[in-house]
Amino acid sequence: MLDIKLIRKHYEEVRRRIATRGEEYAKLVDRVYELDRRKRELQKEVENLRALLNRKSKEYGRLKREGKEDETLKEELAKIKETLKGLEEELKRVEEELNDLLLRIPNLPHPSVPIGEDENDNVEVRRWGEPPKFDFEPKPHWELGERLGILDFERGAKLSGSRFVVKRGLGARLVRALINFMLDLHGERGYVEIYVPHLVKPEILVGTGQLPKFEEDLFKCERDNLYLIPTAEVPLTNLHREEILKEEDLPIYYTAYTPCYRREAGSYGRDIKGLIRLHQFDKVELVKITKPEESYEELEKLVADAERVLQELELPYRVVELCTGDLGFSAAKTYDLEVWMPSYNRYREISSCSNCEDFQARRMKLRYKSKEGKNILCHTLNGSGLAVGRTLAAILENYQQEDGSVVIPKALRPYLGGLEVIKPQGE
RNA sequence: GGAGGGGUGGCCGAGCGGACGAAGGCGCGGCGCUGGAAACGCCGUGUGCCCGAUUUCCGGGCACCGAGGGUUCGAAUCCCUCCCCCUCCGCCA
Repeated sequence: MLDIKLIRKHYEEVRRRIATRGEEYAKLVDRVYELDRRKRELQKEVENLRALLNRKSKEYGRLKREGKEDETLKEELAKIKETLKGLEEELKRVEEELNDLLLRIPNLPHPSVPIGEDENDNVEVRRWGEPPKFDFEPKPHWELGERLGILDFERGAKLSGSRFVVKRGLGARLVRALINFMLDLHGERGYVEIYVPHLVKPEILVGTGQLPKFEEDLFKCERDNLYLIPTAEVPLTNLHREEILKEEDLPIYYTAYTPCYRREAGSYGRDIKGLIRLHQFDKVELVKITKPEESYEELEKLVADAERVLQELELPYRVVELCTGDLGFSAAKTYDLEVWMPSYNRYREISSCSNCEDFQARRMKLRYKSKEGKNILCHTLNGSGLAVGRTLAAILENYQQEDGSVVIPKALRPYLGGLEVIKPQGE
């Protein structure tokens, strides 16, 4: 959520910067600006009336205790109350609309974010590693996985429909190995491992920005009014919601493995094959809570921590800075990590690392007390470290050999009892 | 699912129609005491919003005692609905 005071004071600038994400958002800013003005007008009237009412009520009480009932005063009070009632109702309506709209305005992009419309305007920051050269036609990971008997898309669909997969044998073990490997790596870097609920209340999703705008993307358990988390970012970032942290506790580093559940509404036909886009996937997430002045430095470190996973696995990747049009709703600045995928002959997103500044913190009232005793909104950051399914896909494709076998990255072998190669079944 | 108990400030905990933004304690900050410290004494210490003069400091108002409604001139206190937590029983990985 944006600071309403910022919109009030720097309306033109906020409007201009929000418009870089899409003109439709600028219109929301306009409406909010107008509603805020109306709200304050009404609030002033209401509060003045209430002050009057409070004063007269006390007076009435005092008189009554002295045994003097004052009927004219009582009538006067009733009159004030009636006027007040109408004004209060209008104020409430205005406030509700204002709050709802405020929750639907995305974060202000950081001034350093490149202006652009979509992913084509993202800016490459650096590359690491060399895409492998094959002297044979490399296969896509879903073919490799099926031939190796470790991925079973057909039975995934049998159980749950499209965009679900079953992993078998070494496929299942590879997932477990990757999760443990990633958690261990981040643990070394000072991230505290957390295990979180996978079902959360609506307000938790409002806190991180998925609600109210992206209801359609979520799985919901209607009976219990709970949602399946689309990412561990949601419970992790909300852990300290409505708390006032101590300055010396910051920065906080958390990591968690969770499955992630997404309806993928509006992505019909995209990435229908393979592990790239599923309704349920596994991810190890990184979350930081920091002081405002440290958050951008922490973002760079967060990206480095995510990159380290790819480096240890020796997977070629590049770092991309998202442009304004491609930025997520809550993010002020985002770096994507894109891993090389031979079957696509291009880099594909495997991690997204964002600084949300105080956008989420304001929604969830996440603050810390400064040495001067002031309560200051924290900054929150999150990043994938990494998406497990996509990592598995990248390993299969980049480490494949002509015979269809796949070499296990060295860093992962200790997690698989020293296994060096996965071979097609029956060999 | 059944029965009971409870949600009050950073924390603990009292209050159960007006003098309550809320006793007391802990914690924290300042001062005193001390050679220094502990102990002790004194003072201060919630959050959000609005308005005003204003860099900051400040002053005024409104709201907040789980959430939302109601009763009342007046609600932390009474009534209703909902949410959450705890204990016991049942069921269960």
